[in-house]
Amino acid sequence: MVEKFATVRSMAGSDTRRRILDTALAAFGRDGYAGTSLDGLAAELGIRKQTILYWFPSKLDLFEAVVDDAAVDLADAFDEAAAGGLAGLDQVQAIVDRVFRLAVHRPQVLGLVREVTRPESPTASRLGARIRPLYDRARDFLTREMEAGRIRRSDPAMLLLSLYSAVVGMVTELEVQRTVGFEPTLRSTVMRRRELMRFLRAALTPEPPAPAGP
Amino acid sequence: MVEKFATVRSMAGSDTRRRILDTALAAFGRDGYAGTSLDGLAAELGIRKQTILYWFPSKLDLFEAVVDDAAVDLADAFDEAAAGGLAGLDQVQAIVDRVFRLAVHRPQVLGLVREVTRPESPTASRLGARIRPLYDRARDFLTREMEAGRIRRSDPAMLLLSLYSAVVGMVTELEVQRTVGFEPTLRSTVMRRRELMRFLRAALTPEPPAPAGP
DNA sequence: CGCCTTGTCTACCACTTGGTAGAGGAAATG
DNA sequence: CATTTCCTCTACCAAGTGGTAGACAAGGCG
Repeated sequence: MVEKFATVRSMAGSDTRRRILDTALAAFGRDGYAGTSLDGLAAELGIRKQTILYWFPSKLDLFEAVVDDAAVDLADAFDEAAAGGLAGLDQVQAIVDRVFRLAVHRPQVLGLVREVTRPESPTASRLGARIRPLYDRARDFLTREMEAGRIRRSDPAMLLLSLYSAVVGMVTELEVQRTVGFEPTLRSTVMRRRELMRFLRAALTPEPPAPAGP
Repeated sequence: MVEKFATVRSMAGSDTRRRILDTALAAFGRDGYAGTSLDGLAAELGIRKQTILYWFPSKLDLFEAVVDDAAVDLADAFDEAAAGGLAGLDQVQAIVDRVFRLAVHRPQVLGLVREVTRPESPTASRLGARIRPLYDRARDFLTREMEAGRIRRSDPAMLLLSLYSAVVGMVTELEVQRTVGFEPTLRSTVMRRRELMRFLRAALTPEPPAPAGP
């Protein structure tokens, strides 16, 4: 690998870049775009704001880089879940499991999803565009499974929206749960996932064929 | 240019207060707390920032007043839906219908719900506290209906969270829908509500009693 | 060695932020 | 009439905001 030597020099640099991205992901997801200041971010990182601006020419550039970075995580999660080649509710379950795993080990990504899907988000369209392919795949999947009779028939786009809302809502609205008396422990997360799956199974299972005898 | 408004002074005060509350509701829901500036708000209202600070001593005070104001709307919606004295899925449907009506004729309230349920919202606990009674009522309702066999048995708190996520998600995440190709017309809103109800009915309908054996 | 690149820093800058002080007009009250 | 109360305004301010300019140290390279 010739690159080895070429990258040695910039190692410290790209490490800084990485750290900025990670911390910024958490900050944007937690405080929103407007609520995050470069000075505060820099303080959190123990560096000066100008170092951030060295790696990312502007706050907006940083935000977009963070979004792109998070989109990769999301896409990976879906790819991984889809790799099993499952069908019907098992495939849905695999995706939900995978999203929950992402939510546990990198909760900031979901926080960012929430921020970025706000109508007035500075780049509402950005993650949107990144996610579009995932959306199309999911809708096609639902359509196929409906035709195969493995999922309750309905408008695939609408159903997907319901699913999306239920999953992201469940995973994201931690504060609602907290103010309502839940402690978001790991244990409760598992329970939450299980209950969500029961909910989704109930919602997705096709109605049994007319109960008339042969 | 010295342009003086010949506004009627008598009732002008409380009218100004009302206008500030309404515009602030929209702004906070749209841009978030940090993303809303008093100057911008004042400009939108055609007044000076100091007039806002006359009615509300600080930005935070304004925000809290807006939250309290919106909480009333939400509580009213629930009360109205509950007044019918319905049971089971019909009651659920009534609530969803009412929430959708609120979302149509005062969408800002739902935007604010989203903002205020963010973990780092300046007063995350505030709307939380306001909503707590509604939450308790809803959970008790679900518990009762489960015992009466009119709703699928499960953990009421978890189920409520799933319901909340699905409804608020569906109503709120307009931008997700937009980037995904939906035009949020009135017509599509009706469709969305109908599809959500099908989804919820499927999720809530109790499983048929064990297949009758001799 | 001198020169250049890379990465981080200090020093600023123009502008915006939430908030204070107080002028002044209208209207209610004496 | 004078005075007080209510309301909106102009004029500021200190503390941040994102962003620019450039010093400077460390290492690679002729």
